[in-house]
Amino acid sequence: MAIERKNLRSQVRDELLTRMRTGDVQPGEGINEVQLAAELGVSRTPLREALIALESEGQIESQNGKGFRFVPLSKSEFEELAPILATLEALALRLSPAEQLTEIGKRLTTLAESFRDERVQHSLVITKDEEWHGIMVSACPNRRLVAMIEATRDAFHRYESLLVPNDVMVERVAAEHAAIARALASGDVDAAVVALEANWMHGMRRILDNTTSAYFTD
Amino acid sequence: MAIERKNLRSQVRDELLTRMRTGDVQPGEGINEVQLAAELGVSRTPLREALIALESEGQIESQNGKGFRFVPLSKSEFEELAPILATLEALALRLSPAEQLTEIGKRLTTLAESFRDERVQHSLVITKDEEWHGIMVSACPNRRLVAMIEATRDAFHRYESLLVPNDVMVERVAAEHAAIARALASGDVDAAVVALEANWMHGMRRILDNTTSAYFTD
DNA sequence: CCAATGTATTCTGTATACAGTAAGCGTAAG
DNA sequence: CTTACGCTTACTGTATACAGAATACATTGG
Repeated sequence: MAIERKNLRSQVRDELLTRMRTGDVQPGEGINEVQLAAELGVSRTPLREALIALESEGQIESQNGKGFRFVPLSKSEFEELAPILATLEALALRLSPAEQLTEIGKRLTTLAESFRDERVQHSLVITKDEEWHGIMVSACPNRRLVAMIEATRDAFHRYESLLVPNDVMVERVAAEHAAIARALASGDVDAAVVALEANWMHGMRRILDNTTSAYFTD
Repeated sequence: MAIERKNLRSQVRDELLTRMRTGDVQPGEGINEVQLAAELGVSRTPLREALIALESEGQIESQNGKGFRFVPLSKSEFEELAPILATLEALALRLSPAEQLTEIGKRLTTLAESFRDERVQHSLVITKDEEWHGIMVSACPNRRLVAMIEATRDAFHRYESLLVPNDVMVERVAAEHAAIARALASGDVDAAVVALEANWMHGMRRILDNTTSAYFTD
């Protein structure tokens, strides 16, 4: 196997993303660069580069003289992400060749079933979910679109992993995915799009309704 | 008036964007950091930070040991951007309060007319166009969506400004915008969305057909 | 006692220094 | 003559150093 060659800034970026997801960092928390750099065992340079990358992905924000801070979880932003994702993924399906979609639908069906069976721990649910959606849009030839979807999904997952208890999420993900996969497998893209949109919105709504908003700022 | 306080990295970012638009840099050209930094009169640090930001916006790409390069203009990528923008802006309109849209429609109508009259030079067309679209989506409460639209439009405009002769673009922009504005003013969002999508796609298509692909890599 | 201004400290933003890797070139071996 | 290996050069990736701004605190005047 080829040995992975990654620069520090991308490793730092990944680490920060997982910390945001596992709740190791307080939403809205200010970032002390020297302290965090020391904690990560790197210098400020790759840390700052990672922060800047995350900033233009919308995961972190900065004010001029005051440095960076993890964006506070806001109910409204979470609500904003769902329709964007639904729309983008719907577009991705529409742009995908129909014959590949039915093929993909079959693969996704089996994969969705495996979700329920496995006892997966917290972090893995997200990983699995990303894998699933990655496959779903893999037939879309619009690479730019796929990249945008992934970045947006990252942001969404931050909320999901912080707000949703593990078992609930497993169940939700499995159910949603099965419906979408079935539609795709049967060649009905329109139905898949409808299921997709409904599920993003319902999922988001249900999460919000069941959440005591301890995390939220608004 | 409040004095603007900007850090170097954002100024560098802006400068690089305009250079990409005016064609001062060769598409696909590799970036020599020390040389470019000296040319801009800054150190490598803010330059690299700007490059990293632009990279996660998709305007620049990098390979691990080889540094950054301006993304080559690719016909396929230009084709990819149009449907994304059409879809996102359509969503923005759909999410906007109807009553504000008719109001905006009126403002846009007059603004669109002023396009044809004024003899504007190259760079200003893009500026005007951005202003116009900015107003169009200004009623959309989904801030995240608006930010995504702006970043994507930046990428699109790079192609437009490099490929389209000034006078042609003025005419195209004016005509397109008038149609959309009329639909909005009359309260017909669906019609506006249709016009919007048609115009993005037609515009892109017409530009591609009329372009001797000297710039393109594919 | 409160407010306002001066001062110290901390942290960001930027510059510079250092190390390691990749590409180019020449030379030697087949 | 061609190819492969080693060397040199140049540039990236990372670390450190420095300067200036922001904040907290103290001190002084009302």
